[in-house]
Amino acid sequence: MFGCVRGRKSSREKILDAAAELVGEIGAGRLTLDAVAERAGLSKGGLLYNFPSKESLLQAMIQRLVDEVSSEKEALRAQMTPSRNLEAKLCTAALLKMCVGGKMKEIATGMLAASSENPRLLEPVRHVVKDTLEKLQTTSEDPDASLLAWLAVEGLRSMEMHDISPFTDADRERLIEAIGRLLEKGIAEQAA
Amino acid sequence: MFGCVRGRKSSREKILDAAAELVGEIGAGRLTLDAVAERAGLSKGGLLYNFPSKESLLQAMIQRLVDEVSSEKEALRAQMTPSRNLEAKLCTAALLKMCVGGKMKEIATGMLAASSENPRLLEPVRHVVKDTLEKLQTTSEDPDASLLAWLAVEGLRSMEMHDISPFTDADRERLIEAIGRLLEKGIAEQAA
DNA sequence: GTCTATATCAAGATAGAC
DNA sequence: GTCTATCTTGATATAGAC
Repeated sequence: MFGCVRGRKSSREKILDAAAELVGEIGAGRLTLDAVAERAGLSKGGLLYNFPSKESLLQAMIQRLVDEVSSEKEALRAQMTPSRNLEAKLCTAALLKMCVGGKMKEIATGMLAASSENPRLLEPVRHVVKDTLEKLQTTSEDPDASLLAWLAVEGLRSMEMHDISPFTDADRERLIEAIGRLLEKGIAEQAA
Repeated sequence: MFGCVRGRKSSREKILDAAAELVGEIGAGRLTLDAVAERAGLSKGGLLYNFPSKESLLQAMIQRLVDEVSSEKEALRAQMTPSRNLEAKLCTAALLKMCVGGKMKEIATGMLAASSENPRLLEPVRHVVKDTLEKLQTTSEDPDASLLAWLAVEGLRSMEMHDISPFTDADRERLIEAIGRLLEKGIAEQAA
């Protein structure tokens, strides 16, 4: 948003990157300020200048996660022509784009770190999820299909986040195609 | 399985129950042996007699989670008549039964605790997930619908587990119905 | 804005009594 | 099989120099 000028990352961003990486590598519960500081290339004192407590760091990780998904969604909205179940297409496409790129594991792990330390830190996520559900239910031409599509992508995201996803790239492509069909065509009325 | 005679719970079971409850209440990262011991009604020494390390406790939590879902699935299989996309129906029904009863949050949190402490402890879950995907892909009449249904339930489970689920009981009932239709009828061929 | 040094505390694990 | 007491480590956070 701001510090993105020519690859020069601010300390804050370097710290957030380091923390996200570490959660994926060593587990949410082992995320220590020492490890984050070392990975980010500064001292613990320097880290604590940027984030006065571990909780504030976790809070920032969650906020960044929420913001990145949201801005990905809005970027897609700008490109997208009005279409059936638009909101569900935006949600699923935004999340899938990050899942397939492999970026999701790195970003979503902020949820694990925050949840591990203090479940209340997930409040911003809870809020987004609630809003998403309401939007899907009120604006979709086919709310059931939209809900299924969104939940399926959340299922995938959850597996990627915990690093238990058995899906190959081909599986993912096929899944994306199936979700597209579901949102475009809906659930069949006639028996198969 | 064994100690289930007339409500007389073994220490092991009381400890596992206590740990599962605590993760939901205070967060995976705050799960301490002291807290578990107190909740289970014994001393830390007594706890460490039953589980010689914290890791062995977490391992047992994961194994219990895997076993409970698996035996729920097999119980359903015994009742079910052969039908379209059977394996997907069993998976989704087993998981949904636990989600709707509210038991899921209590049980699945073992995943959070294990993942938090040591992501490798999720290996049994990884194995089950891989097996499930293979079974769905090879035995389903409609693999795409089966995969979508399974992932959707996993998405719901994930939200329940992190306590960020915005769904009402009515929402869940409707979702169950939609999943049933998807597995029975498939994705539509014609446009809506 | 970043560093070092240190205070403080919580948590896992051990030893041995009962 | 369960208890109490204790050891030891590792992690957050503070204080103050540069």
